[in-house]
Amino acid sequence: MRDSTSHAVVGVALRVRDTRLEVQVERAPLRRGEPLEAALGRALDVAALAHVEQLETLVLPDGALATAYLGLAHSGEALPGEWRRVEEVTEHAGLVAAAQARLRAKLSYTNIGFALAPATFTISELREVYVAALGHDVSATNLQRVLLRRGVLEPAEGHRAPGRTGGRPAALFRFVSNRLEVTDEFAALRPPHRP
Amino acid sequence: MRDSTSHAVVGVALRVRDTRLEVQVERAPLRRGEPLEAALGRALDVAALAHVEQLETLVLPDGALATAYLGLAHSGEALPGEWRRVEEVTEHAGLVAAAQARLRAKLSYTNIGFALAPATFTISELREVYVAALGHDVSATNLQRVLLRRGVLEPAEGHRAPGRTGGRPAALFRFVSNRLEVTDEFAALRPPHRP
DNA sequence: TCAAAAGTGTTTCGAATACACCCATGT
DNA sequence: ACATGGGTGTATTCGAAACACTTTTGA
Repeated sequence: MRDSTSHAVVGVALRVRDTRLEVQVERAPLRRGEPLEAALGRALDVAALAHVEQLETLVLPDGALATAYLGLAHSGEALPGEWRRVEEVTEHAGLVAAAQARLRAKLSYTNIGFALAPATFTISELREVYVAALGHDVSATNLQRVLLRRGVLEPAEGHRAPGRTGGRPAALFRFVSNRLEVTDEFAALRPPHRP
Repeated sequence: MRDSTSHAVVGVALRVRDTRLEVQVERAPLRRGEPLEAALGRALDVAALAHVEQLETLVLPDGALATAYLGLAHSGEALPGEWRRVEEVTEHAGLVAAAQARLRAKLSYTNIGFALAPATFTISELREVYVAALGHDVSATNLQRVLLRRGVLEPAEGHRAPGRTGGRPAALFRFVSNRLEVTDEFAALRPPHRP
């Protein structure tokens, strides 16, 4: 049985490391009169996260009421805390699954990739991020075209030098915006084109 | 400044009445140790709602922490409480907007219409529900085709007799399922068709 | 016979995918 | 040369939207 002070915040942070999705789950109690974000700040290093959004509020197995947040970190940045591969996490497994599901869905219709990718990247590197987050293969060709057409990506200066094995140097890209934006209105049931 | 007992639940119920979207907003305090749904049950007549889902948890203007829920009611059913047109509501305007946005989005990629429509209906009647909820015009022809192709609707027995002005009798339909289901996976970035 | 409402047939459109081919580099 | 990874050009697919036309009724 929980008492009246047992509201908590659970932060679920995700990032892509190598070709794997990694997660960090931390909990902090909510203090009297404090905003939720303050407690989240004690659970996760929010300043190091590129994007934060609320997931849901639920009763935890121990009976505490908790509000869960999803945080996303750029790949390739050093971040304190214990990161584990998503498959290995057993604590708060439902929340981790919810975080993954939210990320997967938003990768398809928003620019949320900005929060996982580094500042500039090649299409191949971005493809690895998407593969890790989505859990299925992604075509680099189509990824580039979809994100360019939607105006989500733009070319950046410079090229990535090829590796020892050769190959054409890869052009660099960046995300146009670093704030969450819906880039693909749902295809069905849109307003008529011509009024 | 809120104290430790000030967690509340705000229920935002929506329904379509005539060709208008109507809303009912009620608040109830959360009692110690009680699940959120229990408090929601005191705010709204949950048994009369066809669908309920959580919206978000936020700090209200009065400083109280509150978890908001969206409820949907079948059109054409008598429901107690004060219903007002969505445009007229000033209290909890942000939550009402969030509820509308959630409904609009889910109308496009789920079968959530089942919660607004009566048990059986004509395509024209369903169209009015969609128009009221989406806030823009909807073609009856396309609505029928999209929902039939997705397997969301199925024919029901009988026809609706024409009005005084004549016209072909309208066939009746029903929703195949009365539980929320995602019927349209996002078009982009799906797994490859042929592995 | 005509107007009104419902429903079907067919065409158009656009975004995404698939696939063939060309480009630039290291060995 | 040729292997390798990067990138573009083009064709195909498919769901949705648009629009023309047929069906069925009341007046």
